[in-house]
Amino acid sequence: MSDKPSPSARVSLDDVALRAGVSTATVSRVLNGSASVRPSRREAVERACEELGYVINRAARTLASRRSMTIGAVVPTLATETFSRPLAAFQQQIHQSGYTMLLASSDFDPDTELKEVNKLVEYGIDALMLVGNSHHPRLWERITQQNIPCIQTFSVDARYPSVGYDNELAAGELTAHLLALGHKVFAVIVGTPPSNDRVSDRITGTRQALAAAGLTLDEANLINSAFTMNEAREAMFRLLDGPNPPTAVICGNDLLAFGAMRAASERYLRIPNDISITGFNDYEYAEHLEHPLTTMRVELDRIGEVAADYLLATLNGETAPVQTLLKPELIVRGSTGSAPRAAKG
Amino acid sequence: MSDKPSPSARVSLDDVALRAGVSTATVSRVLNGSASVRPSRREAVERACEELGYVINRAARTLASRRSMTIGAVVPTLATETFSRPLAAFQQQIHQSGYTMLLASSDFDPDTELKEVNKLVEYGIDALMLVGNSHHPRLWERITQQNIPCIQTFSVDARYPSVGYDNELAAGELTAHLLALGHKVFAVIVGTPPSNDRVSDRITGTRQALAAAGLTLDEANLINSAFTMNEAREAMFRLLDGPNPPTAVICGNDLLAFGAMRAASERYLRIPNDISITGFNDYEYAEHLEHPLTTMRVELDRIGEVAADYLLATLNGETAPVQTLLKPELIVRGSTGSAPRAAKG
DNA sequence: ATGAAAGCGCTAACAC
DNA sequence: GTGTTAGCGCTTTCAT
Repeated sequence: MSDKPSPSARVSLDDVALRAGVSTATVSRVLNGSASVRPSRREAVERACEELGYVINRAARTLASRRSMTIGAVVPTLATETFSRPLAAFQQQIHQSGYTMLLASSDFDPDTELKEVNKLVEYGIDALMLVGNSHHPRLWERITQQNIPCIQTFSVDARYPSVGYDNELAAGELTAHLLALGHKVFAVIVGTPPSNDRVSDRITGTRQALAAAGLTLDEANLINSAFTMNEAREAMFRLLDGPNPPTAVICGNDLLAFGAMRAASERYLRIPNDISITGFNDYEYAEHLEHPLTTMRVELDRIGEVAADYLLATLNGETAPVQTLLKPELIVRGSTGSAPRAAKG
Repeated sequence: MSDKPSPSARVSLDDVALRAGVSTATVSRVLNGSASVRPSRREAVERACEELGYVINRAARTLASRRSMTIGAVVPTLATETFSRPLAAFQQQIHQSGYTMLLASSDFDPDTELKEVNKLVEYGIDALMLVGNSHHPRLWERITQQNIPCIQTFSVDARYPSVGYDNELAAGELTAHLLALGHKVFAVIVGTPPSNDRVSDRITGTRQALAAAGLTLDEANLINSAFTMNEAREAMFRLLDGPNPPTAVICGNDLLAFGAMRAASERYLRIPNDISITGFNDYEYAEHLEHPLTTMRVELDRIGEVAADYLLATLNGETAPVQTLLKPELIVRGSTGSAPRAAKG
């Protein structure tokens, strides 16, 4: 009754076994809910655990069982809704199956990503979630060698399990929308390094659509280092002051679009009369902005869910769809309109 | 030269030792950079690791060394900037010291939080970050019993290490600002359950400021279940249609404030002429909203940094400030103004 | 500076 | 149904 767990000696499974008057194997069985254990003994074990304040040692369990019950996830950064939202969904899902998440971020750098993945592998992750399909050449090598179920998110990739959408196509659709409105001078504001396959696919998509219309994207009108809203805003100022001011601006996400719109407004440009601006993702606030944003709606949560489901199924030896192609939806709102007729003054 | 790591047998430290012609102890020393090992042997070990494609088994290391090199973090949810941003900073910081983050979320539920913490303890986390100061009664018991360095964030708490700000004070300041503008009828829109100490402290702060001015917060004007922008928007509609329509609305964060403003605008209420609205956190977009938001600026990243620094220092046996009180700053913008003179029509 | 060997705390055969 | 026992792969005295 009065024996509080002593703060010094960490109680182990042996202690529990001793106290319950059973073998360690029986304790282990009770802990794992496996095999049938006589109810009286089961209770004795449970009581002993309770009284001793027993905490299982997962490192030992992992070592002995060769399963860690952890799943790794590596995202470029946590500091944007784009990744934190699917991650939240992912985590919730794996949790329901008893897994814990080991999280790392790559900061958009393939070398860092590889290092982080290696570390996660050292920790014995049972499965892994990645973002994008462009990684360090040795990354997949390591994963397959270790035989770890893994899924890529945000981009589709015929070579590996993946859930995402066709970025090229999505950008093409967005561009076509703008083209149909008569725009001729485009600009792109995105926020990530060249290693980012999603961004480069989108740029490709835009370029192709443009080319099909006999247009090109002026190199000076491609800004690829805007991460925050304010950076997008400043990028927009530069575009407006540049050699070839656009009438249509395609932004990497809704936050960047918001920044771009602000800059336009501050220059007394009317949206969409003077300039059209598009976003990506359809964040919750997109429709509520001063100029409701035309954007591509992406099921961010769904990405995390599907990724988790795939991994969980694979871990259970079940089969799951290896490729899931999500279809973003073009949402046309007030931030885009017909290209201005007059030549710029 | 040609012996690719065989995909079957996982190579262990013994294999490396064998190949390098040294003992396992020496390999371990090289791996840990500890003790002095003769350069020639060190090289031999490194080469063997490389050739064999050796990956250390952290479960084994953790078991033997009693340190996991992981740090746990439990946040209410990942799906909001409020927590994902400090978490990003936290993670980056602990990473630089070689730690990996084990992440769990409580979904604002103390029971869930306790369960998650227990699980993290099972995994052998070396330290722990928590949000808030109101937990399951047995939570701190477990942590102290296991002797795990731990810090609470967002709220300050004299009993335990913590980094945060005085929510009561902050809310009081915000309320005072509104009071000074002549407002008499207040409303509060927040998004979390009663177990959330930050929210309840803020409500208390507002109530006290109100009381000091001889006013009270109408129960009908306290909405505490708005999480998303749209929920805040709907909450606002209800307030406006309620028995006691407010002229001043205090929101739990900038996103909720955004939603509230939208609802007001949709009802053709002028901001701030007819109604004043405040946020919290000063998200990047707050100043760029159609009605620039009056809010409290909180150093979200700083919270994560300080928490990490404290834990890291403690882990190193150094001393670090146990209490860090951050001071939010009132940022007055266009979303607040003098209370309307006329009685409502 | 290096090796031998004893664990760390658990699981999983295998016997009974 | 239950106990015995041999590891899992590493770190860490303790000798040398």
